Amino acid sequence: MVRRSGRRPGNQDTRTSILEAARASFAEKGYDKASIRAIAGDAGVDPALVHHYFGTKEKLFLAVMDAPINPGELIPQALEGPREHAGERLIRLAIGVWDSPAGTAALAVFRSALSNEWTARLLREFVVTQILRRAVGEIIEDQAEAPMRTALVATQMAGTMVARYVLRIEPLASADVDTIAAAVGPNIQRFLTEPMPEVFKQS
Amino acid sequence: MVRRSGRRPGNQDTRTSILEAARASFAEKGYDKASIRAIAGDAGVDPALVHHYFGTKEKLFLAVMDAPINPGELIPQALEGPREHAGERLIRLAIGVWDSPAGTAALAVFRSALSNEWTARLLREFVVTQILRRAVGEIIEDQAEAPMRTALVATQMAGTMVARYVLRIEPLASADVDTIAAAVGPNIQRFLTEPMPEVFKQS
DNA sequence: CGAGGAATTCATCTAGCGTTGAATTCATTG
DNA sequence: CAATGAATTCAACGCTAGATGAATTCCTCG
Repeated sequence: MVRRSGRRPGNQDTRTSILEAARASFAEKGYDKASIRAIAGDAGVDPALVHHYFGTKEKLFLAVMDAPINPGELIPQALEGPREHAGERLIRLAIGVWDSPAGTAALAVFRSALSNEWTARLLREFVVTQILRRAVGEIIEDQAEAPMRTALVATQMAGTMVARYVLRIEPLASADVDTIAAAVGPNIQRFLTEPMPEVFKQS
Repeated sequence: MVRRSGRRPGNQDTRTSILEAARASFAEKGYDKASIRAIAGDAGVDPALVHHYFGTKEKLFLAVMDAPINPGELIPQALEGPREHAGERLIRLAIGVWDSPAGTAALAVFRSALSNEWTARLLREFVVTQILRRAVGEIIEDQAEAPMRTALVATQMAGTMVARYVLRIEPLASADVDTIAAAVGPNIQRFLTEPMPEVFKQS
């Protein structure tokens, strides 16, 4: 392999600092209201440099989302352990992700999904279908009920995230993981394993 | 009383047609993405006329929200009936409102609240504090637990709305009221009346 | 009829956005 | 040292937004 001459693409500092500024901005304002100009300002660079590195705003968003969302390692965590505590494990796992540094990315995609159609599809078809449906599918028994039970689990999970991280309703926003898990876990558990009306098997 | 001369302020048609176009637009796109220009276009008038009638975009939004949200008549509906079915009554009431013509306004404020800070405050402080807290306060027993129980009810309610009306997750989005009430009602009921961990009394 | 004033429109301002292409700096390599 | 080419900046284009104030239409009352 012939190394071409010229300045090496070194100094990745600015690239990652752009990524961090973008992640924070997307998380705080959502996809639409987060502006490349503001992101560049936070990172201390020219807006054109953002395009130089990431091309378009959409690609920048996808670059921000790229690393942290890794369903491959989340699903096993959700599944290991006794089936009757799967609900609590799911909500603990979700809050753990959202409270971690990677959580700002989750908040970003979530906030964006609520006002932007293509990110909404991203959330619906990727997170719900790929992650939740697979995890829930392993836990429940009657697969005919899988879609509805998955959707119901999604209501409680999404609602907890909205109330805690978007609307910041107290005292939920300041509560610790144990409290929320004890309160919400059993309800998710009911959606997973408790008997449900026969009508669920439709659709 | 002396009626001043000149053209009467009659012909409220255009004013209300602007309001209807605004309600539809806010519901579909949220506060930020709904543009006065598009609203004026839908109503078949000049954008400046919108300002003439409503002043600013913010006032237009508040004018849209003014009529339909009437907590005074909702809270009694939520309270009448046996206490052990309050959860199901709450979710039925909410879905009823959202599926009604007034629901577009609710969807508007909701969609807006998720990407706009001042509408988020509107939703949090008005809906949660004024409506939910008052309704829940009448149902539960230990008032020290009221804030946390209210917030928990809000998670399940908001989550159901997000999944059904914003993200449109199937089969929940197409399910009828009875199915959802049977599935979600008991979980809200647990948040209302079932014993909860001692930690709830903090904050 | 003829004025008064509301209803409505027109043209315009300012601000911010994403994006583009040319220009400039500068570390590395031959 | 000189050339290369990535890193970075500058200036600008085209677009959309909310808002404003003057101009115009036209109903209504005296």
